[in-house]
Amino acid sequence: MLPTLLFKALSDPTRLRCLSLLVNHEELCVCELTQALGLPQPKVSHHLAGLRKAELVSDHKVGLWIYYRLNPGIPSWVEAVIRGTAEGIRDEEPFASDTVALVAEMPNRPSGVCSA
Amino acid sequence: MLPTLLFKALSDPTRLRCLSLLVNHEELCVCELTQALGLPQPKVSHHLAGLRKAELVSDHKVGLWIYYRLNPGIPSWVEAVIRGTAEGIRDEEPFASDTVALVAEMPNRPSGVCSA
DNA sequence: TTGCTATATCGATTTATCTGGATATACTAT
DNA sequence: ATAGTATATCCAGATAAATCGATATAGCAA
Repeated sequence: MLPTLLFKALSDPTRLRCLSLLVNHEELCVCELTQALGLPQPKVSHHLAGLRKAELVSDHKVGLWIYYRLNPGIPSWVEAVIRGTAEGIRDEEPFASDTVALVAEMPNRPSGVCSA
Repeated sequence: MLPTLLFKALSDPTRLRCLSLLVNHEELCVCELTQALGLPQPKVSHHLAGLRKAELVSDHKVGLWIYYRLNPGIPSWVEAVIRGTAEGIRDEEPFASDTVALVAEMPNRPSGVCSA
């Protein structure tokens, strides 16, 4: 894990917002992230690919959905950086609103959230 | 402190090497950093300006020298990120060699190190 | 099969960033 | 004043990254 690649991954708002949500929610599918962030799906997918390439997240497919989570294999100091950051920015925008927007659509999960 | 600006600042090798040295050495002047890193002086100055603009370091002038240090006013979670990172990369290259190169020229400090 | 939904990738354009070299500023000393 | 050292800034070229829209893949459902 090259530290400059880690920080490059964290230096984009979309990627940081995704990570911030994943820190507090075990795993999320792309459509949940897309709706919580209010961004076009290709953009979210593209940035998730960046996080995957940096090995910060892992994904697994369930039917039509692809769930992302924090990669459990990252070095402990990297995990500390990510969790410490998520904690530090929790009450700032747009991160606080993202969490609100996410939980607002979690109730019907995991059945048919995405087309709602 | 916008988190994306913090991570943008950390995502360049030169800036990260500077910070890593500053974490363990209170304050350092530009010529010490330049020699420890083995990089051209304008390049080091340019990246120090980036760290200054991100408010991660502060500087003060003593005669001809300008000393940099970690900005004591940064939020505590940011300091935790920086110190945790410095700890996590301490034994990796080029950070380990930078520390060796730095202390190798510290003995004659602060008198006339720079033209040596 | 056909159609629909979720996700990924591609291509083009723009925008930002890094680099290297030259030059400018500021202080010291003679 | 002149010279020399430390540092900063400016400029031009190269490289990388972000954005947007369109399209491709893949699974589900009828």
